[in-house]
Amino acid sequence: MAHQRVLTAQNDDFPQWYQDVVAKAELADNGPVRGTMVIRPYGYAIWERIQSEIDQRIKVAGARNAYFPLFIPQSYLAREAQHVEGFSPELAVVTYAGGEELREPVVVRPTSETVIGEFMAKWIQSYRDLPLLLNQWANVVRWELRPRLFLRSSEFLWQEGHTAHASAHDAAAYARRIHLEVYRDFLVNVLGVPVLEGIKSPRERFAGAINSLTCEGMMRDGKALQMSTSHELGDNFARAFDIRFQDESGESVWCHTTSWGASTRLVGGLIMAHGDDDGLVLPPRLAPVQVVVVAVRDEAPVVEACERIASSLREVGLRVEVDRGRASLGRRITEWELKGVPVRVEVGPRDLADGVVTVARRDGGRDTVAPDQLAAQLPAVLETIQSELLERATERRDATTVETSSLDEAVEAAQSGFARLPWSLVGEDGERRLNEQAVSVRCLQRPDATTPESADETDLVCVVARAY
RNA sequence: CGGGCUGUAGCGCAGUUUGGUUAGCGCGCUGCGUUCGGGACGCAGAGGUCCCCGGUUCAAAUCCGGGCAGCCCGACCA
Repeated sequence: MAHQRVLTAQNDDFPQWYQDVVAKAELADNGPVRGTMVIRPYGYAIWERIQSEIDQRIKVAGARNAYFPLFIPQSYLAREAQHVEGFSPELAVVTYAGGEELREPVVVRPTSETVIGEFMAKWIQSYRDLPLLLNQWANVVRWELRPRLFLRSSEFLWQEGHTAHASAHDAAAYARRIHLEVYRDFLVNVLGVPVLEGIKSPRERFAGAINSLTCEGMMRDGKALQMSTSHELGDNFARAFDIRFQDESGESVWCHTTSWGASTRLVGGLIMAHGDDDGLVLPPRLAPVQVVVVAVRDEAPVVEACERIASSLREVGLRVEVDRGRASLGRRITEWELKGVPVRVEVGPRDLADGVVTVARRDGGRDTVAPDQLAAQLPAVLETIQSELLERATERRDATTVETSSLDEAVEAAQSGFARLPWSLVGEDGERRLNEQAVSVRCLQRPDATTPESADETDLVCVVARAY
Protein backbone atom coordinates (compact mmCIF):
# COMPACT_ATOMS: atom_id res chain seq x y z
CA MET A 1 0.00 0.00 0.00
CA ALA A 2 1.47 3.29 -1.04
CA HIS A 3 0.14 6.06 1.11
CA GLN A 4 0.68 9.41 2.70
CA ARG A 5 2.25 9.76 6.11
CA VAL A 6 -0.07 11.98 8.04
CA LEU A 7 0.79 11.15 11.67
CA THR A 8 3.90 11.36 13.78
CA ALA A 9 5.49 7.91 13.61
CA GLN A 10 5.06 5.75 16.71
CA ASN A 11 8.77 5.21 16.95
CA ASP A 12 9.54 8.92 16.74
CA ASP A 13 7.24 10.04 19.53
CA PHE A 14 4.55 7.71 20.81
CA PRO A 15 2.63 10.24 22.93
CA GLN A 16 2.56 12.62 19.98
CA TRP A 17 1.37 9.81 17.73
CA TYR A 18 -1.44 9.17 20.20
CA GLN A 19 -2.51 12.81 20.22
CA ASP A 20 -2.35 12.92 16.43
CA VAL A 21 -4.60 9.88 16.13
CA VAL A 22 -7.14 11.25 18.58
CA ALA A 23 -7.27 14.52 16.64
CA LYS A 24 -7.09 13.25 13.06
CA ALA A 25 -9.46 10.33 13.51
CA GLU A 26 -11.85 12.87 15.07
CA LEU A 27 -12.22 10.96 18.32
CA ALA A 28 -12.07 13.74 20.89
CA ASP A 29 -11.08 17.27 21.74
CA ASN A 30 -10.00 18.91 24.95
CA GLY A 31 -12.86 20.54 26.81
CA PRO A 32 -12.78 24.16 27.94
CA VAL A 33 -12.05 23.20 31.55
CA ARG A 34 -8.63 21.66 31.84
CA GLY A 35 -8.79 17.91 32.05
CA THR A 36 -12.23 17.62 30.52
CA MET A 37 -12.92 15.89 27.26
CA VAL A 38 -15.29 16.38 24.38
CA ILE A 39 -15.98 13.03 22.78
CA ARG A 40 -16.72 13.50 19.11
CA PRO A 41 -19.25 11.41 17.20
CA TYR A 42 -16.79 8.84 15.88
CA GLY A 43 -15.13 8.45 19.27
CA TYR A 44 -18.52 8.18 20.88
CA ALA A 45 -19.62 5.55 18.36
CA ILE A 46 -16.65 3.46 19.47
CA TRP A 47 -17.65 3.97 23.09
CA GLU A 48 -21.22 2.97 22.30
CA ARG A 49 -19.98 -0.26 20.78
CA ILE A 50 -17.90 -0.91 23.92
CA GLN A 51 -20.92 -0.12 26.07
CA SER A 52 -23.19 -2.40 24.15
CA GLU A 53 -20.81 -5.38 24.30
CA ILE A 54 -20.08 -4.93 28.00
CA ASP A 55 -23.70 -4.25 28.86
CA GLN A 56 -24.83 -7.49 27.19
CA ARG A 57 -22.32 -9.48 29.21
CA ILE A 58 -23.27 -7.74 32.44
CA LYS A 59 -26.88 -8.66 31.88
CA VAL A 60 -25.96 -12.27 31.18
CA ALA A 61 -24.21 -12.21 34.56
CA GLY A 62 -27.54 -11.18 36.07
CA ALA A 63 -26.99 -7.56 37.02
CA ARG A 64 -29.53 -4.89 36.13
CA ASN A 65 -29.03 -1.27 35.29
CA ALA A 66 -30.09 1.55 37.58
CA TYR A 67 -29.10 5.15 38.10
CA PHE A 68 -27.86 6.90 41.21
CA PRO A 69 -27.27 10.64 41.65
CA LEU A 70 -24.22 12.60 40.59
CA PHE A 71 -24.14 14.47 43.90
CA ILE A 72 -23.17 12.66 47.06
CA PRO A 73 -23.27 14.07 50.61
CA GLN A 74 -19.70 14.65 51.68
CA SER A 75 -20.37 12.79 54.90
CA TYR A 76 -20.99 9.55 52.98
CA LEU A 77 -17.45 9.39 51.72
CA ALA A 78 -16.11 9.84 55.22
CA ARG A 79 -17.86 6.74 56.51
CA GLU A 80 -15.29 4.36 55.08
CA ALA A 81 -11.85 5.44 56.27
CA GLN A 82 -9.67 4.00 53.50
CA HIS A 83 -12.15 4.99 50.85
CA VAL A 84 -12.19 8.66 51.81
CA GLU A 85 -8.44 8.68 52.24
CA GLY A 86 -7.95 7.21 48.79
CA PHE A 87 -10.22 9.64 47.05
CA SER A 88 -10.00 12.94 48.88
CA PRO A 89 -7.13 14.37 46.79
CA GLU A 90 -9.15 14.10 43.61
CA LEU A 91 -12.60 15.10 44.78
CA ALA A 92 -14.55 17.97 43.28
CA VAL A 93 -16.76 19.44 45.98
CA VAL A 94 -19.68 21.80 45.55
CA THR A 95 -19.87 24.25 48.42
CA TYR A 96 -22.07 26.89 46.88
CA ALA A 97 -25.36 26.34 45.08
CA GLY A 98 -28.79 27.88 44.76
CA GLY A 99 -27.30 31.24 45.54
CA GLU A 100 -25.95 30.31 48.94
CA GLU A 101 -23.28 28.43 50.83
CA LEU A 102 -24.36 24.82 51.32
CA ARG A 103 -24.76 23.62 54.88
CA GLU A 104 -23.22 20.29 53.91
CA PRO A 105 -20.90 20.34 50.91
CA VAL A 106 -21.80 17.96 48.13
CA VAL A 107 -19.26 15.78 46.39
CA VAL A 108 -19.38 15.10 42.67
CA ARG A 109 -19.19 11.30 42.60
CA PRO A 110 -15.73 9.87 42.04
CA THR A 111 -17.43 6.43 42.25
CA SER A 112 -20.71 5.41 43.83
CA GLU A 113 -19.99 2.78 46.50
CA THR A 114 -21.30 5.11 49.17
CA VAL A 115 -24.64 6.24 47.77
CA ILE A 116 -25.39 2.81 46.47
CA GLY A 117 -24.44 1.34 49.83
CA GLU A 118 -26.93 3.64 51.50
CA PHE A 119 -29.73 2.34 49.30
CA MET A 120 -28.67 -1.27 49.47
CA ALA A 121 -29.07 -0.98 53.23
CA LYS A 122 -32.61 0.19 52.68
CA TRP A 123 -33.54 -2.42 50.10
CA ILE A 124 -32.00 -5.50 51.67
CA GLN A 125 -33.81 -7.08 54.61
CA SER A 126 -33.66 -10.81 54.10
CA TYR A 127 -31.40 -13.44 52.58
CA ARG A 128 -34.20 -13.68 50.02
CA ASP A 129 -33.19 -10.22 48.76
CA LEU A 130 -29.72 -11.48 47.93
CA PRO A 131 -27.77 -11.31 45.84
CA LEU A 132 -28.57 -7.75 44.81
CA LEU A 133 -26.87 -7.13 41.49
CA LEU A 134 -26.76 -3.54 40.21
CA ASN A 135 -24.93 -1.69 37.50
CA GLN A 136 -24.94 1.89 36.33
CA TRP A 137 -23.59 3.71 33.31
CA ALA A 138 -22.50 7.15 34.42
CA ASN A 139 -19.95 9.90 34.41
CA VAL A 140 -17.62 10.35 37.36
CA VAL A 141 -15.18 13.05 38.37
CA ARG A 142 -11.66 12.57 39.69
CA TRP A 143 -9.70 15.77 39.46
CA GLU A 144 -6.58 15.14 37.42
CA LEU A 145 -3.35 17.08 37.49
CA ARG A 146 -2.01 15.58 34.32
CA PRO A 147 -4.82 14.73 31.93
CA ARG A 148 -4.62 12.84 28.67
CA LEU A 149 -7.60 12.34 26.42
CA PHE A 150 -9.37 9.05 27.21
CA LEU A 151 -6.54 7.78 29.40
CA ARG A 152 -6.79 10.20 32.25
CA SER A 153 -9.38 12.95 32.33
CA SER A 154 -11.03 14.77 35.20
CA GLU A 155 -14.42 13.58 34.07
CA PHE A 156 -14.87 10.24 32.39
CA LEU A 157 -17.63 7.83 31.46
CA TRP A 158 -17.82 4.34 32.81
CA GLN A 159 -19.89 1.49 34.00
CA GLU A 160 -19.82 0.68 37.70
CA GLY A 161 -21.34 -2.51 39.04
CA HIS A 162 -22.27 -2.86 42.70
CA THR A 163 -23.47 -6.06 44.26
CA ALA A 164 -24.34 -7.38 47.69
CA HIS A 165 -24.08 -11.02 48.68
CA ALA A 166 -24.83 -13.23 51.63
CA SER A 167 -21.28 -14.48 52.09
CA ALA A 168 -17.69 -13.60 51.38
CA HIS A 169 -17.54 -16.68 49.21
CA ASP A 170 -20.50 -15.60 47.05
CA ALA A 171 -19.10 -12.10 46.69
CA ALA A 172 -15.68 -13.37 45.68
CA ALA A 173 -17.21 -15.78 43.19
CA TYR A 174 -19.28 -13.03 41.61
CA ALA A 175 -16.38 -10.58 41.35
CA ARG A 176 -14.42 -13.34 39.70
CA ARG A 177 -17.24 -14.12 37.33
CA ILE A 178 -17.43 -10.49 36.22
CA HIS A 179 -13.65 -10.36 35.89
CA LEU A 180 -13.55 -13.41 33.63
CA GLU A 181 -16.89 -13.52 31.84
CA VAL A 182 -17.49 -9.82 31.33
CA TYR A 183 -14.13 -8.10 31.20
CA ARG A 184 -11.64 -10.69 30.10
CA ASP A 185 -14.05 -12.10 27.55
CA PHE A 186 -14.82 -8.67 26.13
CA LEU A 187 -11.21 -7.51 26.09
CA VAL A 188 -9.83 -10.62 24.45
CA ASN A 189 -12.66 -11.59 22.14
CA VAL A 190 -14.00 -8.20 21.10
CA LEU A 191 -11.20 -5.68 21.64
CA GLY A 192 -8.60 -8.22 20.61
CA VAL A 193 -6.32 -7.29 23.48
CA PRO A 194 -4.56 -10.27 25.07
CA VAL A 195 -4.75 -9.16 28.68
CA LEU A 196 -2.80 -10.40 31.62
CA GLU A 197 -5.21 -11.24 34.41
CA GLY A 198 -4.56 -11.29 38.11
CA ILE A 199 -5.10 -9.51 41.39
CA LYS A 200 -3.69 -6.23 42.61
CA SER A 201 -0.98 -6.09 45.22
CA PRO A 202 -2.18 -4.71 48.56
CA ARG A 203 -0.53 -1.42 47.68
CA GLU A 204 -2.32 -1.10 44.33
CA ARG A 205 -5.70 -2.20 45.61
CA PHE A 206 -8.84 -0.05 45.38
CA ALA A 207 -9.40 2.19 48.40
CA GLY A 208 -11.67 0.17 50.68
CA ALA A 209 -11.33 -3.21 48.94
CA ILE A 210 -10.01 -6.44 50.40
CA ASN A 211 -9.13 -7.79 46.98
CA SER A 212 -8.99 -6.26 43.48
CA LEU A 213 -8.96 -8.26 40.26
CA THR A 214 -7.52 -6.65 37.17
CA CYS A 215 -7.03 -7.09 33.45
CA GLU A 216 -3.82 -5.50 32.21
CA GLY A 217 -3.24 -4.75 28.57
CA MET A 218 0.06 -4.15 26.77
CA MET A 219 0.29 -1.06 24.62
CA ARG A 220 2.49 -0.82 21.53
CA ASP A 221 5.02 1.33 23.32
CA GLY A 222 5.62 -1.38 25.89
CA LYS A 223 3.64 0.25 28.67
CA ALA A 224 0.83 -1.45 30.51
CA LEU A 225 -2.71 -0.19 30.90
CA GLN A 226 -5.22 -1.33 33.48
CA MET A 227 -8.31 -2.07 31.44
CA SER A 228 -10.78 -3.26 34.07
CA THR A 229 -11.04 -3.81 37.79
CA SER A 230 -13.32 -5.92 39.94
CA HIS A 231 -13.24 -5.52 43.70
CA GLU A 232 -14.20 -7.62 46.65
CA LEU A 233 -15.12 -5.09 49.29
CA GLY A 234 -15.59 -7.58 52.13
CA ASP A 235 -17.99 -6.21 54.70
CA ASN A 236 -16.22 -2.83 54.82
CA PHE A 237 -18.98 -0.90 53.10
CA ALA A 238 -21.67 -3.08 54.63
CA ARG A 239 -20.48 -2.01 58.07
CA ALA A 240 -20.10 1.63 57.04
CA PHE A 241 -23.60 1.77 55.55
CA ASP A 242 -25.32 -0.84 57.68
CA ILE A 243 -26.09 -3.25 54.86
CA ARG A 244 -27.44 -6.26 56.78
CA PHE A 245 -29.85 -9.09 56.27
CA GLN A 246 -31.52 -11.80 58.31
CA ASP A 247 -30.18 -15.20 57.38
CA GLU A 248 -32.18 -18.42 57.35
CA SER A 249 -31.70 -18.87 61.06
CA GLY A 250 -33.01 -15.39 61.74
CA GLU A 251 -29.66 -13.95 62.66
CA SER A 252 -28.75 -10.44 61.44
CA VAL A 253 -25.47 -10.46 59.47
CA TRP A 254 -23.44 -8.09 57.31
CA CYS A 255 -23.54 -8.38 53.56
CA HIS A 256 -20.43 -8.74 51.47
CA THR A 257 -20.27 -6.33 48.57
CA THR A 258 -18.40 -6.02 45.31
CA SER A 259 -17.82 -3.28 42.78
CA TRP A 260 -16.37 -3.40 39.30
CA GLY A 261 -15.81 -0.99 36.47
CA ALA A 262 -14.49 -0.22 33.03
CA SER A 263 -14.26 3.24 31.55
CA THR A 264 -13.72 5.36 28.46
CA ARG A 265 -10.07 4.66 29.14
CA LEU A 266 -10.72 1.53 27.08
CA VAL A 267 -10.91 3.75 24.01
CA GLY A 268 -7.37 4.92 24.76
CA GLY A 269 -6.29 1.34 25.29
CA LEU A 270 -7.83 0.30 22.01
CA ILE A 271 -5.96 3.06 20.19
CA MET A 272 -2.62 2.17 21.73
CA ALA A 273 -2.98 -1.60 21.59
CA HIS A 274 -3.62 -1.88 17.85
CA GLY A 275 -2.96 1.47 16.21
CA ASP A 276 -0.14 1.86 13.69
CA ASP A 277 1.56 4.66 11.80
CA ASP A 278 -1.48 5.02 9.55
CA GLY A 279 -3.86 5.52 12.45
CA LEU A 280 -6.43 3.54 14.31
CA VAL A 281 -6.86 -0.17 13.70
CA LEU A 282 -10.26 -1.38 14.88
CA PRO A 283 -11.11 -5.00 15.54
CA PRO A 284 -14.06 -5.87 13.29
CA ARG A 285 -16.29 -7.07 16.11
CA LEU A 286 -15.99 -3.67 17.72
CA ALA A 287 -15.79 -1.32 14.75
CA PRO A 288 -18.79 1.02 14.41
CA VAL A 289 -18.16 0.87 10.68
CA GLN A 290 -16.91 -2.55 9.60
CA VAL A 291 -16.95 -1.95 5.88
CA VAL A 292 -16.78 1.31 4.00
CA VAL A 293 -17.83 1.23 0.38
CA VAL A 294 -15.89 3.94 -1.38
CA ALA A 295 -17.19 5.42 -4.62
CA VAL A 296 -14.07 6.24 -6.59
CA ARG A 297 -16.09 8.78 -8.56
CA ASP A 298 -19.23 10.59 -7.52
CA GLU A 299 -21.09 9.38 -10.63
CA ALA A 300 -24.51 7.78 -10.76
CA PRO A 301 -23.60 4.24 -11.95
CA VAL A 302 -20.76 4.04 -9.46
CA VAL A 303 -22.78 5.37 -6.54
CA GLU A 304 -25.68 3.09 -7.38
CA ALA A 305 -23.36 0.09 -7.43
CA CYS A 306 -22.03 1.18 -4.04
CA GLU A 307 -25.50 1.43 -2.57
CA ARG A 308 -26.43 -2.00 -3.90
CA ILE A 309 -23.32 -3.50 -2.37
CA ALA A 310 -23.93 -1.71 0.92
CA SER A 311 -27.46 -3.02 1.27
CA SER A 312 -26.42 -6.56 0.41
CA LEU A 313 -23.82 -6.34 3.17
CA ARG A 314 -26.26 -4.85 5.65
CA GLU A 315 -28.56 -7.76 4.93
CA VAL A 316 -25.95 -10.15 6.25
CA GLY A 317 -25.66 -8.04 9.39
CA LEU A 318 -22.58 -5.93 8.69
CA ARG A 319 -22.17 -2.30 9.75
CA VAL A 320 -21.58 -0.50 6.48
CA GLU A 321 -21.13 3.03 5.29
CA VAL A 322 -21.01 4.40 1.75
CA ASP A 323 -18.50 7.14 1.00
CA ARG A 324 -19.37 9.23 -2.03
CA GLY A 325 -17.60 12.26 -0.70
CA ARG A 326 -16.40 15.08 -2.88
CA ALA A 327 -12.85 15.02 -1.56
CA SER A 328 -10.19 13.35 -3.67
CA LEU A 329 -10.00 9.60 -3.52
CA GLY A 330 -6.62 9.58 -1.83
CA ARG A 331 -7.85 11.93 0.85
CA ARG A 332 -10.87 9.81 1.59
CA ILE A 333 -8.92 6.56 1.71
CA THR A 334 -6.48 8.11 4.13
CA GLU A 335 -9.38 9.23 6.31
CA TRP A 336 -10.84 5.73 6.52
CA GLU A 337 -7.44 4.33 7.33
CA LEU A 338 -7.02 6.90 10.09
CA LYS A 339 -10.36 5.82 11.45
CA GLY A 340 -9.35 2.19 11.45
CA VAL A 341 -12.21 0.78 9.39
CA PRO A 342 -11.32 -2.90 8.89
CA VAL A 343 -12.40 -3.34 5.27
CA ARG A 344 -12.66 -0.93 2.41
CA VAL A 345 -14.50 -1.82 -0.77
CA GLU A 346 -13.51 0.46 -3.64
CA VAL A 347 -15.83 0.80 -6.58
CA GLY A 348 -14.83 2.74 -9.69
CA PRO A 349 -15.76 2.88 -13.35
CA ARG A 350 -12.88 0.61 -14.24
CA ASP A 351 -14.01 -1.99 -11.69
CA LEU A 352 -17.55 -1.84 -12.99
CA ALA A 353 -16.35 -2.34 -16.54
CA ASP A 354 -14.42 -5.42 -15.39
CA GLY A 355 -17.33 -6.68 -13.29
CA VAL A 356 -15.33 -6.57 -10.05
CA VAL A 357 -14.69 -4.41 -7.00
CA THR A 358 -11.52 -3.91 -5.02
CA VAL A 359 -11.38 -5.09 -1.42
CA ALA A 360 -8.65 -3.65 0.80
CA ARG A 361 -7.97 -4.71 4.36
CA ARG A 362 -6.88 -2.14 6.91
CA ASP A 363 -4.24 -4.58 8.08
CA GLY A 364 -2.83 -4.92 4.59
CA GLY A 365 -3.56 -6.65 1.33
CA ARG A 366 -6.06 -6.02 -1.41
CA ASP A 367 -7.96 -8.17 -3.82
CA THR A 368 -10.53 -7.95 -6.55
CA VAL A 369 -13.83 -9.71 -5.98
CA ALA A 370 -17.07 -10.03 -7.88
CA PRO A 371 -19.60 -7.74 -6.20
CA ASP A 372 -22.16 -10.48 -5.71
CA GLN A 373 -19.58 -12.50 -3.76
CA LEU A 374 -19.05 -9.81 -1.14
CA ALA A 375 -21.99 -10.65 1.11
CA ALA A 376 -20.84 -14.26 1.22
CA GLN A 377 -17.15 -13.53 1.73
CA LEU A 378 -16.79 -10.43 3.87
CA PRO A 379 -18.17 -11.81 7.15
CA ALA A 380 -15.45 -14.44 7.04
CA VAL A 381 -12.82 -11.91 6.05
CA LEU A 382 -13.79 -9.78 9.05
CA GLU A 383 -13.49 -12.77 11.36
CA THR A 384 -10.07 -13.51 9.94
CA ILE A 385 -9.00 -9.94 10.55
CA GLN A 386 -10.35 -10.18 14.10
CA SER A 387 -8.39 -13.30 14.92
CA GLU A 388 -5.20 -12.17 13.22
CA LEU A 389 -5.36 -8.90 15.14
CA LEU A 390 -5.50 -10.83 18.40
CA GLU A 391 -2.74 -13.15 17.23
CA ARG A 392 -0.42 -10.30 16.37
CA ALA A 393 -1.15 -8.53 19.63
CA THR A 394 -0.50 -11.76 21.49
CA GLU A 395 2.81 -12.24 19.71
CA ARG A 396 3.82 -8.71 20.58
CA ARG A 397 2.87 -9.22 24.20
CA ASP A 398 4.68 -12.52 24.46
CA ALA A 399 7.75 -11.09 22.79
CA THR A 400 7.87 -8.33 25.40
CA THR A 401 7.10 -10.47 28.44
CA VAL A 402 10.20 -11.69 30.19
CA GLU A 403 10.71 -14.12 33.08
CA THR A 404 13.12 -12.57 35.55
CA SER A 405 14.56 -13.53 38.88
CA SER A 406 15.59 -10.25 40.48
CA LEU A 407 14.32 -6.73 40.95
CA ASP A 408 17.11 -5.28 38.83
CA GLU A 409 16.39 -7.64 35.95
CA ALA A 410 12.70 -6.85 36.25
CA VAL A 411 13.26 -3.09 36.11
CA GLU A 412 15.44 -3.60 33.06
CA ALA A 413 12.85 -5.76 31.30
CA ALA A 414 10.06 -3.36 32.23
CA GLN A 415 11.61 -0.70 30.02
CA SER A 416 10.11 -2.48 27.04
CA GLY A 417 7.30 -4.64 28.39
CA PHE A 418 6.16 -6.94 31.16
CA ALA A 419 8.50 -8.67 33.56
CA ARG A 420 7.41 -11.64 35.61
CA LEU A 421 9.16 -12.59 38.81
CA PRO A 422 8.34 -14.46 42.00
CA TRP A 423 6.22 -12.28 44.29
CA SER A 424 8.17 -13.59 47.23
CA LEU A 425 11.22 -11.74 45.90
CA VAL A 426 9.41 -8.41 45.90
CA GLY A 427 7.32 -7.70 48.97
CA GLU A 428 6.42 -4.29 50.25
CA ASP A 429 9.98 -3.08 50.20
CA GLY A 430 10.69 -4.28 46.69
CA GLU A 431 7.46 -2.76 45.46
CA ARG A 432 8.52 0.61 46.76
CA ARG A 433 11.89 0.28 45.06
CA LEU A 434 10.20 -0.58 41.78
CA ASN A 435 7.93 2.42 42.09
CA GLU A 436 10.94 4.66 42.60
CA GLN A 437 12.04 3.62 39.13
CA ALA A 438 8.65 4.27 37.55
CA VAL A 439 7.82 0.57 37.45
CA SER A 440 4.75 -0.78 39.19
CA VAL A 441 3.33 -4.14 40.13
CA ARG A 442 0.53 -4.61 37.63
CA CYS A 443 -0.83 -7.82 39.05
CA LEU A 444 -0.16 -11.04 40.92
CA GLN A 445 -0.77 -14.28 39.10
CA ARG A 446 -0.54 -17.97 39.67
CA PRO A 447 2.43 -19.58 37.95
CA ASP A 448 0.07 -20.70 35.16
CA ALA A 449 -0.99 -17.06 34.62
CA THR A 450 -4.51 -17.48 35.98
CA THR A 451 -6.08 -15.25 38.62
CA PRO A 452 -5.46 -16.27 42.24
CA GLU A 453 -8.17 -16.23 44.91
CA SER A 454 -6.14 -13.94 47.12
CA ALA A 455 -2.68 -12.59 47.76
CA ASP A 456 -2.27 -15.26 50.42
CA GLU A 457 -1.82 -18.04 47.88
CA THR A 458 1.70 -19.39 47.76
CA ASP A 459 4.03 -19.31 44.76
CA LEU A 460 2.48 -16.20 43.27
CA VAL A 461 4.18 -14.53 40.36
CA CYS A 462 4.11 -10.80 40.03
CA VAL A 463 3.94 -8.97 36.75
CA VAL A 464 5.61 -5.58 36.66
CA ALA A 465 5.74 -2.90 33.99
CA ARG A 466 5.74 0.77 33.34
CA ALA A 467 2.13 1.82 33.20
CA TYR A 468 -0.29 4.52 32.16
C1' C B 1 4.25 22.01 45.30
C1' G B 2 9.94 22.39 42.86
C1' G B 3 12.53 22.93 37.78
C1' G B 4 12.26 24.20 32.27
C1' C B 5 9.32 26.59 28.47
C1' U B 6 5.35 29.02 25.73
C1' G B 7 1.13 32.66 24.88
C1' U B 8 0.62 36.07 17.38
C1' A B 9 -5.96 33.66 12.33
C1' G B 10 -9.53 27.28 13.43
C1' C B 11 -4.56 24.36 13.94
C1' G B 12 0.93 24.54 13.66
C1' C B 13 4.44 28.34 13.64
C1' A B 14 7.91 32.80 12.01
C1' G B 15 8.61 37.80 13.41
C1' U B 16 10.58 39.93 19.50
C1' U B 17 17.61 39.83 20.15
C1' U B 18 18.45 45.56 17.33
C1' G B 19 10.88 49.30 18.54
C1' G B 20 9.54 51.91 12.53
C1' U B 21 4.66 51.83 6.78
C1' U B 22 -0.68 47.78 5.55
C1' A B 23 1.88 41.66 11.07
C1' G B 24 3.61 37.15 7.77
C1' C B 25 4.04 31.64 6.36
C1' G B 26 2.13 26.40 6.06
C1' C B 27 -2.26 23.57 6.77
C1' G B 28 -7.40 24.22 7.02
C1' C B 29 -11.76 27.29 5.31
C1' U B 30 -14.95 30.02 1.01
C1' G B 31 -15.72 30.81 -4.47
C1' C B 32 -14.54 29.66 -9.62
C1' G B 33 -12.04 26.59 -13.05
C1' U B 34 -9.04 22.42 -14.38
C1' U B 35 -8.50 17.63 -12.23
C1' C B 36 -9.98 12.73 -10.31
C1' G B 37 -7.96 4.47 -9.21
C1' G B 38 -3.61 6.70 -2.71
C1' G B 39 -3.86 13.39 1.22
C1' A B 40 -4.43 17.13 -6.87
C1' C B 41 -3.45 22.08 -9.07
C1' G B 42 -4.28 27.26 -10.51
C1' C B 43 -6.57 31.87 -9.60
C1' A B 44 -9.42 34.86 -6.35
C1' G B 45 -10.98 35.52 -1.22
C1' A B 46 -12.47 35.39 4.14
C1' G B 47 -10.35 35.24 8.74
C1' G B 48 -6.16 38.93 13.97
C1' U B 49 -8.33 42.63 21.23
C1' C B 50 -0.27 39.86 18.53
C1' C B 51 -2.89 36.58 26.56
C1' C B 52 -4.42 40.90 30.04
C1' C B 53 -3.33 45.60 32.70
C1' G B 54 -0.08 49.52 33.29
C1' G B 55 4.50 52.14 31.89
C1' U B 56 8.47 54.15 28.46
C1' U B 57 8.31 56.39 23.43
C1' C B 58 6.75 60.56 17.98
C1' A B 59 5.95 55.19 17.39
C1' A B 60 5.29 48.73 21.05
C1' A B 61 3.81 41.90 18.84
C1' U B 62 8.90 43.83 19.89
C1' C B 63 11.50 47.43 25.64
C1' C B 64 10.13 47.73 31.27
C1' G B 65 6.80 46.36 35.57
C1' G B 66 2.79 43.53 37.27
C1' G B 67 -0.88 39.87 36.49
C1' C B 68 -3.26 35.57 34.07
C1' A B 69 -3.27 31.10 31.31
C1' G B 70 -1.23 26.83 29.27
C1' C B 71 2.63 23.03 28.15
C1' C B 72 6.76 19.71 29.51
C1' C B 73 9.73 17.11 33.59
C1' G B 74 9.72 15.07 39.16
C1' A B 75 5.10 12.38 44.13
C1' C B 76 -0.94 9.65 43.49
C1' C B 77 -5.22 7.58 40.23
C1' A B 78 -9.80 4.00 35.83
